[in-house]
Amino acid sequence: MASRTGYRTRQQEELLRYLKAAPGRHHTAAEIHAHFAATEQPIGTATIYRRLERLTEEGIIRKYVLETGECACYEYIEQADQCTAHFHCKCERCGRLIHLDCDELREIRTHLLEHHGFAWNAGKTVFYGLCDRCRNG
Amino acid sequence: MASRTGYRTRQQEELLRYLKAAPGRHHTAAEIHAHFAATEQPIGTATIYRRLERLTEEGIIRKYVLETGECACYEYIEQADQCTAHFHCKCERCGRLIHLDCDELREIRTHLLEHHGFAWNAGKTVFYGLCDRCRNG
DNA sequence: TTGCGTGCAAAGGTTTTGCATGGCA
DNA sequence: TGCCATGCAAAACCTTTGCACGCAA
Repeated sequence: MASRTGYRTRQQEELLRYLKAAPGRHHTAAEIHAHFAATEQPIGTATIYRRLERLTEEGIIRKYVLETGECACYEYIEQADQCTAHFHCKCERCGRLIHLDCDELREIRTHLLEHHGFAWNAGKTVFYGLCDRCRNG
Repeated sequence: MASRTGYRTRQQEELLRYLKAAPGRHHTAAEIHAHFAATEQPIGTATIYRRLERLTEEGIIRKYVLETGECACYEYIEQADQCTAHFHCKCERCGRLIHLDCDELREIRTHLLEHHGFAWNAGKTVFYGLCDRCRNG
């Protein structure tokens, strides 16, 4: 996996570097486009989508769609093992997306598979609820 | 919950009856529109979207965004009041909704609250993944 | 030189919105 | 009668695609 074929270009390098620079943070295509639009080397929208799709296929980044369905988010995957990635909690009040690195949740994946036969795609699932700020505020 | 406010109309009744007729099956807005377009009483696209949104807010139906992210799916929830006691797994391939009554998942709720300060609304959360049939088939 | 990668613009599809009309209470 | 719901069309939106040019190998 991740054996990139084809030519290597400036846009490829910069896009991947940008995603790598903020591991555990997700970016929308629009955000990425806006970021580079503000630099001296903008990247076209089509190129961004084409490259994000390619990187997703190669398993280098992960794509996920929130329940709102507004737009897709992309995030760099630090570890090769997809299953040990972190989890997402979405506050229903303030809309904040919280990234959680938690072993107990990780075990749930095994439990779901072995006891319920369900192969949980943790990267796609979002836990809805109230964040600490909103509960106490 | 489910105390519907506002006026009652033919479109509302028919849309809900249509969704109720196939519990455990999901429908896209386009499918619903096509269904009624073929009858003597079509329902406008805007109305369908507005009503689906309302029904989702009221907890009568549930909205999903599948793997492809192409469009949203909507599904009638049977015994909505009972579903707060257990958990839901949605197969990303066949669309099947699996109801899970599981103590281990219940404990996660406590863990999320005590260790991460997040008050998980389990009734709203859906675990996405592959069901046993789709994994083995 | 070869042919993939890029950028622009246009198309594609889904969902939302403005506004006048229709219909429930 | 007072308002909410509906329907049409247009807009808004995200994403994909066609095509000519640029550029890596």
